[in-house]
Amino acid sequence: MRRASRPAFSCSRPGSLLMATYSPSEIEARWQAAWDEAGIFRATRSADKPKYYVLEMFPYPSGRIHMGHVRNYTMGDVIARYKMSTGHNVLHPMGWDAFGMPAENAAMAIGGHPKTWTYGNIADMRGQMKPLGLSIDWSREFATCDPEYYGQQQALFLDMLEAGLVYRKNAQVNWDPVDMTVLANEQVIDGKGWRSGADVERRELTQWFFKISDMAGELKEALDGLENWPAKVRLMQENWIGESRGIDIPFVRTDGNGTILCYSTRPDTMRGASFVAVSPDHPVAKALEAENPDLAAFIDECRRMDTTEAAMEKAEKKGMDTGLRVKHPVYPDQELPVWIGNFVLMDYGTGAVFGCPAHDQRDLDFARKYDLDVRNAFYMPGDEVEVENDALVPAKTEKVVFIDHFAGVREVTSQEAIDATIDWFEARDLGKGQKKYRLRDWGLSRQRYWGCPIPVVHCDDCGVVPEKKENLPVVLPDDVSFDIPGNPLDRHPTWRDVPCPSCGKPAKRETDTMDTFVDSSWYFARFTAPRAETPTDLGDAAYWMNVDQYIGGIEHAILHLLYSRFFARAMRITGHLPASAIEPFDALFTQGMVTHEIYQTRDTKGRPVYHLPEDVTDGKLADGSEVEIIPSAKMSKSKKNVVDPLGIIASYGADTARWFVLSDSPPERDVEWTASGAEAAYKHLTRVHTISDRIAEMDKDAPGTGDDDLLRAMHKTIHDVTMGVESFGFNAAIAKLYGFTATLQKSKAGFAAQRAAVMTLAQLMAPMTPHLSEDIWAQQGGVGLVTTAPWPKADEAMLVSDTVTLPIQINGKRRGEITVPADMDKAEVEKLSLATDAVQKALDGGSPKKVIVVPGRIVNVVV
RNA sequence: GCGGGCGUGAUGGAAUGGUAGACAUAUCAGACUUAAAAUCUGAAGGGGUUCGCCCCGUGUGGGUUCGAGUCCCACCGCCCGCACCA
Repeated sequence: MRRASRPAFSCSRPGSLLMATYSPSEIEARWQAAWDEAGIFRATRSADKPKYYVLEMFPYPSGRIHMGHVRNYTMGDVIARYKMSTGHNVLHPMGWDAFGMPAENAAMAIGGHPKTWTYGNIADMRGQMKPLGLSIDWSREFATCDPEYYGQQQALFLDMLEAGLVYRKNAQVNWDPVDMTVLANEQVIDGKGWRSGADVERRELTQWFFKISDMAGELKEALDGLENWPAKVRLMQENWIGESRGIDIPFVRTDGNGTILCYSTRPDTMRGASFVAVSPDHPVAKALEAENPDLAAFIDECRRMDTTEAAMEKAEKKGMDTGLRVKHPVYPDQELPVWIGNFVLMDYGTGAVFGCPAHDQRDLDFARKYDLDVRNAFYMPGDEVEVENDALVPAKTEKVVFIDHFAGVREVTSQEAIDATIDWFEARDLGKGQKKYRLRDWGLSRQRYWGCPIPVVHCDDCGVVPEKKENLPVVLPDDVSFDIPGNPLDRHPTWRDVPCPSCGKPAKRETDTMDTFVDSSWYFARFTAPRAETPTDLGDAAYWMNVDQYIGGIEHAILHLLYSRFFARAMRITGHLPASAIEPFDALFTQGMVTHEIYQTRDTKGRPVYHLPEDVTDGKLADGSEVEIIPSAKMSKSKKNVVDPLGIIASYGADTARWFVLSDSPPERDVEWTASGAEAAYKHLTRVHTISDRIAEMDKDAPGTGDDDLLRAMHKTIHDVTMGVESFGFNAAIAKLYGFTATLQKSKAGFAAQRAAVMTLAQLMAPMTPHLSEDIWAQQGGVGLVTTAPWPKADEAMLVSDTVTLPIQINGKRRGEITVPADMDKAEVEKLSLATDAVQKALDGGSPKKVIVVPGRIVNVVV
């Protein structure tokens, strides 16, 4: 990255607070030291001011900050600093999401210990973040791998265990064969592990689960109250929770062995039911497996086919007739065959469905394959044809014509028919309306070392015994090796073998650790009292919670945010959070990424070769070869399009980096990093600095012209920038600041007005460029620190001018303008407008059909 | 398949239903300079022009409205989420 040249002149004045050149490295270090000394970012409870908790999603300590961090934390910092200057008691903490596989992978690849690697990275990243000048209360910093943190997490786990929010079960789990651990459903993406990308296998293991599914309904309902969350995120969570309303209907077996309970969201199609299909894991299937070798072979085939999620999605629909028959619940003289279907999921609904081929494509394909009946339950109005190879599945809001419907409906929408059918079944006690959810319980066991140990002991006599709280934290052992695949805790006898907390006999610790998403599901609450001897301090939590503004990437829209919402509820139940905090994040903002072009050449075999941005000048490499430019994409090491914040800060300063990542693009969208954009940001800051120097040297008494214009522009800018910051319109606020800077630069106003203008400019810029703003504030003799100075207030009287220029439209097209006193009444404006040349020309002697006058806005003449 | 979002100059993007293209980049011209850089001043959607202005223009086609980038309908394109969910 080329360094922008500095202005050549340099006039140092004796006694001046500033050098004439803008020197960010000097300014930034100085003001950061001043903030530290004043301790202004240290948060303490106070009854005098309203509290404001602003939080950015804490980083994983990979070892290096990237531009995405800079953008994320700068946005939070703008909010935090703005709130501080508007009289709020601000909490703005930072920590480290420090457990996880990369530390183990590093230990395997380069040797050493995950702990050394992680804490080393944290130290490095803290050192890289501090120069950004963020208004963070570093006294609250913690890492999730600190025993003080994960010990409290273990205490929380034990409380949740006692409250029945955690349980152990034998379950089919998603097994990642590369990371050699299980994954939550949420961590399986397109059948592949979210981290390793490996095809996920099915395995049966005994695992710990959080009972999140019990709260599915509430987690869904409460989304409506999250008005300050992006609609998109609420919708994604709603889809993920996946509520459906249907009915459980028992089908009576003809062999007298009870019923098979089927779940359906379309009981209105009951007339077309032609078979029942159960999951290969259904108790009915399992019972038959023992006595019927053919079925056993088929079930076995289903299980083997189930090895990968990816294969499952593409797998052919297969089934086998069990020979069992059930009675149709509405038409008891009809009997339906019971099949085992490989497509029926045991863990959704009841693990059994009735098939209605006419109105479900999958059922139809299945019926055609195995020659089962296809009967319509309804037709489209005026189109009474039987289904052939395309199932008739109209929207539930469309009207259809039912055939001999047992509940008596005829031409109604499917939804109306569903409601009527459920009523009909319930009235006869033949079935029960149900809401079901797609959301499953959250499996938290991981067969890894570098995570929070699950604090239980397995005893032959007592079973699963919770560790005693006074024995917490259960600390990870340091003497482990990673030369053999699998979990080192499993083969660590001195750590693993402990006496049973209950009976004292030799027992074994649980060697699984917790999913790292557990760590990040309550850290926001811990920040309110990071050194407390319990997971939280209720007084502190009640004061600081909720997070008023949470900021992070859209990639956490489901996992992290849903788990956190669950944890807040669990922490309320276990007494660690007040009821008011069950929705922990009042407002959520999802910011876009920082992207960059990719520079590519090709090797002799035509394969792409990528080049670092700093190696490319004017589209060429140092050796003069042309570089192909591929449009902007997420910065990634493999594409070599990463711009390192450290280099930018070294060349231009933190203020420039902060200013740039906020300008140009709306914060929720991606912003493209460009070298020219960064230079523009730097130039702007230099310009502001130069203006302040110039004003500092002005003759204090010389009269100027246009004071009023400058002050009006100033108040307009205060108004616009305040609106921009309040509404996350940082890019728009920055545009206004550019405009005002240009106005100030050209102004011929007197000293007092110019000084007021530049000090206001410094204040308005302070959330984005705090260091430069402090320097200007000091140079102009501002009281105290700009960071703690009260936010400027726009004078309403200065926002309205005496005269306004109104555009005149003729038939909606702009044809002229008119300047009138701002308070002129409508009739007078109309009269003057009609007298203009443009209107006279258009009227051509006639009279207008209509004249619309919008005061202060526009005049439209219809001819 | 289901659900959601987005289409504006060369580029990133502005526009509570009221002057489309703010601001920035890239570009061009001028000032300063021996020169370049930096800095400053200015131009710039497309087309036409008798230099007064005029016509066209926010993916495409319709609609509502005095007035639509903005609201409604349909289509096209791109992006994102979910998906054997009964």
